[in-house]
Amino acid sequence: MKSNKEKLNHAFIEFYEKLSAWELDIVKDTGLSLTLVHAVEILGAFGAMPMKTLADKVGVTTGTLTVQVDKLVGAELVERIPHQTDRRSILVGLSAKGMALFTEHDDLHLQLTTQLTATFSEQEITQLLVFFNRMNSEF
Amino acid sequence: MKSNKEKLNHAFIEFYEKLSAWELDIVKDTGLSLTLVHAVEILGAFGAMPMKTLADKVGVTTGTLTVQVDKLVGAELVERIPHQTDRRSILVGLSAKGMALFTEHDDLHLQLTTQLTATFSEQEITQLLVFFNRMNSEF
DNA sequence: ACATATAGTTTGACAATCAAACTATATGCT
DNA sequence: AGCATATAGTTTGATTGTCAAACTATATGT
Repeated sequence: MKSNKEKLNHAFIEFYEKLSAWELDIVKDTGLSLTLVHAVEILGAFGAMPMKTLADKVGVTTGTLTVQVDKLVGAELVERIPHQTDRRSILVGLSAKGMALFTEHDDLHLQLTTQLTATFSEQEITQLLVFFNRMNSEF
Repeated sequence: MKSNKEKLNHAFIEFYEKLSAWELDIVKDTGLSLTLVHAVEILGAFGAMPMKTLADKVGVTTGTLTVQVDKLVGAELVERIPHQTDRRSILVGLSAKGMALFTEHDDLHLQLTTQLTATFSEQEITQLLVFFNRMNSEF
């Protein structure tokens, strides 16, 4: 007999798998690659950050990211901003156009969230939010 | 002021981003590509399935998957099993070795789940499991 | 039985990725 | 201060992943 923690583990994995598949579908419609949309999503969620930090979050080397950010700059979705104190470093941040794309994407996420929690009461949503915040802080 | 549902939406995204980054780290250690580990994970979670179904879940075309499954077969992680009634179709399933890799990977997931829910009581884990099952069924 | 649809493979072109070499700047040590 | 070492980002060359389209084989519908 599986423990509830094991069941929860598999529920996490199922949730993650389904979210990944959903994200892939969405990304296909944009015409951009998964990496590019992922970068926009991260920059929208966390704000401007150095190349190295973004590369770690996206999961590629800085060499790869340089090429990808070149494309995003070409598409006018992000901007390279010189770091104020460290002249080696460059901050990558969303442009107005990039922010618009992020907002649009974020809205799709909200629609999904609405769908997933359609049967949840206000109180249950609040409870779930507390749970998620606790888990996210343990990562 | 953001509603709790909007906050929950961003908590989902944060959770997803962190899980993705964790998965990338794990995958790097295996020497296999993300797609390959992803395929093993899906086959372990859902059991053997046709190429087309697996391709959709992984998020690649069947052409790409053919090449990747060739590699997995070469590494003796999966097997191609003829479909019993449809002779066009081929089921892809984990071999004993592939199942062992999946179990190992699944155990790492369980360790992460344990970490994330370290501060949760038994009752809270049960409650969270109920929430996740409800969400997963709404996908 | 014939047209059409579907499952999977193969092929050729293209895009993404990495490791390593390189430039520029920062940091630490003596 | 000066020199060695570390770090941030870019560039390059080779490799791998990916797709679209053509192809084979089998199934389905009329």
